[in-house]
Amino acid sequence: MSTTRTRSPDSRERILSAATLHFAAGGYEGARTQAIADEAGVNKAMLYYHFRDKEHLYQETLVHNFIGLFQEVFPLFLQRGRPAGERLLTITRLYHRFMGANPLVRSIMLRELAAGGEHLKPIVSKVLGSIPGLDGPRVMGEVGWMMEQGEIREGDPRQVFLHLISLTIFPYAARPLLEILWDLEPDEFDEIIERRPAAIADLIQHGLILDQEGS
Amino acid sequence: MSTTRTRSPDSRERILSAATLHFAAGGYEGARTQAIADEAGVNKAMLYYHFRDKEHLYQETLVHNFIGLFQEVFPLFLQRGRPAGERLLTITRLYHRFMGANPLVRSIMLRELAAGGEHLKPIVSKVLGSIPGLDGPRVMGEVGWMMEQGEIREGDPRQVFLHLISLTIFPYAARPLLEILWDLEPDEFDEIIERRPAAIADLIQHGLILDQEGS
DNA sequence: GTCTATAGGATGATAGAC
DNA sequence: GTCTATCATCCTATAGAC
Repeated sequence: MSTTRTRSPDSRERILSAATLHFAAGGYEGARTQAIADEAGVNKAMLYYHFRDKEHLYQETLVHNFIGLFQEVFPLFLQRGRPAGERLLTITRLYHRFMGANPLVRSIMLRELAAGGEHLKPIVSKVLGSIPGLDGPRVMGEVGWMMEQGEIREGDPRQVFLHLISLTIFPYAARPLLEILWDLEPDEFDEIIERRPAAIADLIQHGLILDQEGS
Repeated sequence: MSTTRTRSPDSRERILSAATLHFAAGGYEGARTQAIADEAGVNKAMLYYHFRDKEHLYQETLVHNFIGLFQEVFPLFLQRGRPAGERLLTITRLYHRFMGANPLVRSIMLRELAAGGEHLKPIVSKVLGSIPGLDGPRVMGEVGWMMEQGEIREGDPRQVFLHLISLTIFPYAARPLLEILWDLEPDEFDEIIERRPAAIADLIQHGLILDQEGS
């Protein structure tokens, strides 16, 4: 099939890709519009032709990248039929894989959260809107359902959700510090990251501390 | 005892406090030297009298704040005598408390990590140097010792360490997004944060998924 | 749609008096 | 140690030709 556009591999898309790169590397404050334009192979004025200003370019970049994340991970919570343990482990593994395979999305997300997430409010609805039948309460309700079925321990579903995302993402953030504290080469930390899903599975399946009366 | 410096009514300290505030709020790139000077009640030129440049001011700020964190949390790993379960839960609780009580340190840490931690390398040795008898391998060795004693499940001690810090800190980072996704008021998330230590304790003591043969 | 040129302002850093 | 004044650069954003 032919491309939908006449010619010029869509400068708008190239700008969004370049913006992804530079916002991931420098955050909103650290990214330079000039660098984004250079990276996209267009003149700086083109940024302001396609986007109102840096702020709007940033928000469009967030939407552009978060849609993939939300589409890939959240729907997994909604598929019933298999045992809760298997479902949660699958979600964790796929979430972990997505974060490993998309370092730019990961970095943008972590930077935006660390910055206080002020840019998230206007864009979350757009992201959720692109995923039919998905919303926060629905996902939490599903975790609650697992509890009612006696498949997972009783408690606040939101705490369970926090457990899973924390265990999965934060190691990527902690990496720079731990490489120093543990005196690791980059590939050594890669190994630790690779073994994360198994370690998380071990934790949520069995618990960390051995029972005094035996396993 | 007298101060090590001749006199100067602690303008240096005031600058460091102001820098903490603004680096926490805006990160290295977002913080403005003018704003720091105003906050400290001194002229901008004073920053460059006490510190070579913005970069050095930032590094001194990191050291200044991280010393408290490391002093408060890491030594807890080294106190033997009590059961591993009690020790790990105590560490988690104190770590959690520190992060709640020191939002600026927390924010600076999360921002620096999200930014890639490039500023950490020159300062970690200074921080560790201020805490006698502490180093990364020593802490990990202690977790390994718990495993050898059969007090906690066998595995890579570093994965256990990652579990604990991830479960404790990341919820603070995820807050802005989850308040939107779950449609929460700020005080509602405060409650969730308050209940974190108990939820983490539940996880690491019992594990998330119920055993099929009974608890 | 894409470019050149530049406005207009903010920002890190310094010189030098007191 | 602390200030005033200022430099030199960088950065976002726009005007306007093609």
